[in-house]
Amino acid sequence: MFTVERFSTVLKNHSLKATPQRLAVHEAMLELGHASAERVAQYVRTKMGGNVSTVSVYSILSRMSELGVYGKCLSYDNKMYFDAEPAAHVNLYDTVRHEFRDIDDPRIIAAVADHFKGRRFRGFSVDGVSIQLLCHPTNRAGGKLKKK
Amino acid sequence: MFTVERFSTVLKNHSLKATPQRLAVHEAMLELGHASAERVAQYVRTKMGGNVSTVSVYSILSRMSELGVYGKCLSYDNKMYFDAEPAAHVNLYDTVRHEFRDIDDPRIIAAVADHFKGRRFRGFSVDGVSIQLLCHPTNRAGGKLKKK
DNA sequence: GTGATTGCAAATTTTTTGCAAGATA
DNA sequence: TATCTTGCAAAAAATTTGCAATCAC
Repeated sequence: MFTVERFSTVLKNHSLKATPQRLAVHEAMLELGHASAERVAQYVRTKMGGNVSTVSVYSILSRMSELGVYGKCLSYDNKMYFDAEPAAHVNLYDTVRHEFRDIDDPRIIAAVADHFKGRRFRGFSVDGVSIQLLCHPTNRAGGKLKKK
Repeated sequence: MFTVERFSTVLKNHSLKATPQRLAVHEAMLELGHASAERVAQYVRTKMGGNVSTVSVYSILSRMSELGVYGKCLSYDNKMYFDAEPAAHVNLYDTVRHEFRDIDDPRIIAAVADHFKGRRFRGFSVDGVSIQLLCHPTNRAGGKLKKK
């Protein structure tokens, strides 16, 4: 999570202007945690009384995520979600509410890190992890996780 | 992975017709492993000499995944991907090639299963797991997995 | 034959791009 | 002031829907 100060520093370091839109988008992201561009735009306009077009939000989120300020969430509903937390962690994706939640479990991260220790994939190293879990309303009894 | 026989059985059990399109789509999925609707349609048309419209492939993949024949892959490129393997397992998503690969590591699955043992999320139980990992070309040195 | 399925055309939804007007440093 | 940024309009891309022709059972 980038504080507003750190966010501003990133802007400065890359000679990007600190426009009200950019600052509002970042405040919205800190508030929302995980969000799509449309959701951020709506939040800024309705909850923050700010002016921002959806197109600009797309551009801002996309650019800032390239600079490592945001992470991207893998989504099931064909929408692009951004994560206020760019570092490796675990996300739970709720297939009913179509929203993300953070899961704090160092053991899962450790297991993944363990798996990739020293490994390379055709010249690329793994530097990001996003674990998505599904929860269905239909299967209340089970919750079993069978291995393939 | 559903064999062609098992696939046909599912069709029968649900009173669905065994059309050449459905069978071709399933054979393509078994061949491709992970694929988008467009990719399956192309594969059927070019590599299998079959006739199928992209619209039908969407419908077939979507319907069969609801019946548990396919899994869905979480994607970063705003396209819907389907997985020939519906059971819980680990996918590696290559952000450069935009393609998926399977990773076989029972420890990761076990760690996730462990985490959710007995837990419920607002009435829902976790019954599916899809873990997606990223590999970036820019961070060749590191590969570290820092905890949030 | 009958009801399900396919596939075209068109609508919807999400994201991207071109460009003129406006704001930041 | 000079450039970067915004945001409208329109294009692109992906998915869904309506409906008539076709096919499996």
